[in-house]
Amino acid sequence: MTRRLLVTSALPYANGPIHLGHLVEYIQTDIWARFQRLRGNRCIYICADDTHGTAIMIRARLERTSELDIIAQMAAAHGRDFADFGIAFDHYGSTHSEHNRAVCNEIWAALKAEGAVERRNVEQLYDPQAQTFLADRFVIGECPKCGSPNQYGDSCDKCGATYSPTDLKNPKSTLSGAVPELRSAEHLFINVEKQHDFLDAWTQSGEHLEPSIANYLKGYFLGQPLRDWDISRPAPYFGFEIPDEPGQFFYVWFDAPIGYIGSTREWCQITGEDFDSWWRSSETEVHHFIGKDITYFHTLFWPAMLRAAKFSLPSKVHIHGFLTVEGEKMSKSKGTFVMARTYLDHLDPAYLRYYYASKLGSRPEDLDLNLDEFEKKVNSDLVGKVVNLASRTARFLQGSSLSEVYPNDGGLFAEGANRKDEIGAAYENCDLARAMRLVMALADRANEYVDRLAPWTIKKDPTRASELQDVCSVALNLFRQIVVYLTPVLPRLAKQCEALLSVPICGLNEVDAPLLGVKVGAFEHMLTRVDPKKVVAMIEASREGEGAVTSPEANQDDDSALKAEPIAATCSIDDFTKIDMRVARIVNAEAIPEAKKLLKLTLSLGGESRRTVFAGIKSAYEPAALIGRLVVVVANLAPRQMKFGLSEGMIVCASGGDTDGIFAVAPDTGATPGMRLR
RNA sequence: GCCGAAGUAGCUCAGCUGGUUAGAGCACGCGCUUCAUAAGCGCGGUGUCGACGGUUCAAGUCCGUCCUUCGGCACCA
Repeated sequence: MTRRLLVTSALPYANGPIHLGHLVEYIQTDIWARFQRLRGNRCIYICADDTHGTAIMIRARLERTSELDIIAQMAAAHGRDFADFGIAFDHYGSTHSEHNRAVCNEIWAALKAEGAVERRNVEQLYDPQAQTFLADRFVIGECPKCGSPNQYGDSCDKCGATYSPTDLKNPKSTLSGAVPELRSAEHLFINVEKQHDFLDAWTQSGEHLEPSIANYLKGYFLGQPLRDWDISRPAPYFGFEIPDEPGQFFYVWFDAPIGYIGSTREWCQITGEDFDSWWRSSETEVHHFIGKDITYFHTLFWPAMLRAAKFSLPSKVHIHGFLTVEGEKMSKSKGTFVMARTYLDHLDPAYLRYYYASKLGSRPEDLDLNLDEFEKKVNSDLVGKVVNLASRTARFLQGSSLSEVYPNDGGLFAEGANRKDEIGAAYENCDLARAMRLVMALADRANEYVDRLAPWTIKKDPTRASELQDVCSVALNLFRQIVVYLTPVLPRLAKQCEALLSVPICGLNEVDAPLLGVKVGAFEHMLTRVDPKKVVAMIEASREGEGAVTSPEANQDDDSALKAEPIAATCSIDDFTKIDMRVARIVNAEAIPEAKKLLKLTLSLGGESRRTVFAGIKSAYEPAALIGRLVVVVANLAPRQMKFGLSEGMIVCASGGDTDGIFAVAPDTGATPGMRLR
């Protein structure tokens, strides 16, 4: 029975290029979708760019261009990257499309019709100059508790107080520097609590989610009343205006998942497919692939929206973990934050497809890209085992053909065919690592066979020509059987195998019967070994800062930190002098065992002056390594009672953008404790 | 501290509903081979299966407690 499947990956945000972390998901999904097609199921793979929201607006403003220009550029870049990695979408749309708008409106209408929409006034700061409401991050001012200047609208960096942006003293817009006005704006909310019972049942049924995910939801969200979801943003906002709500726009997280449906609808229009049979039919399974960070959008809000509008609920939400490189979060300074394009400039995408496949299990665990293992695994599995099978036997039959009758191979081919269900089940369950292990075991056996029969010896005796043909026919059939199994992972290798034996690979069932009598073409290299030099070059090309400055280009720093956090509103010299920053020496540093992020520092400002400061830098520094170091402290910051004691100041650190890390600011050699920064 | 997951050979991991001497790949050592992209084949060792208790004729495999690591939350960024 053929199944109908609609498969999606999360929509990448149109604010940046695709990187290796994104690719875990797209490669995983692509392999799964290709497997389904190989197996004979009807499977479409739908995705789109996620284009709306404040970040795109801000970026357009910074670059003095339009949102449409930005999303058009990013769509093109994303498309090239995906295509070059062999990600075969059936359709790649955009959330900024009329199809998507139509579906948003439809779902909105359904939510309204069932009384799920509520409206409440939310007081929010408004920038009269930029004529926009300001998200928390775009307002700075003095902390209402401790008076620290230049604090964001949600919480105080210095004293840790949390508040609403309207509580800030002397607030300023980071967009224009203007003094924001408090304006009351109506926001629209979706009452998700009304669907609590439904969500309980859906998430806990055991059919759609991994048990650990179901557990997490149960313990974390479903154990209490679900809060209303604020899905509107007042104009100006880059997005869709809400029907009958002038000046109100759908929040980006409302229309983003709807992009799955909008993109499908667009595809239907292009292909003439019937939309309802994909999104409103019990005959079609919907499978979402997402990262664990967006779990609750896809397992709470999303099912609630779908149910209301009577769309199909996901059959399964497949959740994967994050990518680490060399055991750590990707880091720009270490060169492990690798863009898809940078990878492609140096290495073959087949390597990464196979490597990810060999590491991906069905559980939402993080996946580590270990570069040494990457090289070893690809070389030994793909080149040494798989491709080598063809490489070591094909030329003996070049220009000739495979045996007309399949020779006795001791049951090897039949054994390989028998693995079909097991390998298929591993693919189906997204246990790609298991599938790869099973296939490699077949390659091992095939190589043993070649070794045992030693065709190179047979070749020396002209009277044994048919024996030579038989042995190589077996080897090439075993090779092809393995390639069929690997087709979802390595589509190009499948094509090369087709070229060698001039017979297409049409389906998984090709593993059942060997090819007989077909011509054997000239063997051509199918995959080069991973060149470790190129791996190093890729890392070097991805590295930022710190590295040796050898060319003018090396001074060209990435601007992501600046984009993520625009420069704050202008302040006067008087504003600046209000902040008294001093050089201090860390005379003691200790980790607080119970705290995950905090270190307790004792600072000397010279003489007997000592301060205790709690700093959220545990993740970045070993206490022992800090002792003796000079740092900069905000010395006149109001003391703040924290969970673990009174903090009398704050260490100045740099952080930002999507580069992880916290970096304490240190004065140049010669500075001594007590000196003021000016 | 709370919630979740995991702790099995140097590394990455597999071990389903408990049952013979605990496995694979990579790495390492020795030997063989030389057809093949310095590829391949054979042989080899180590593991107190995180710790301690318990259930059982029998436990990596079930139960309890504890320890450690990693996520998430919190203290915070």
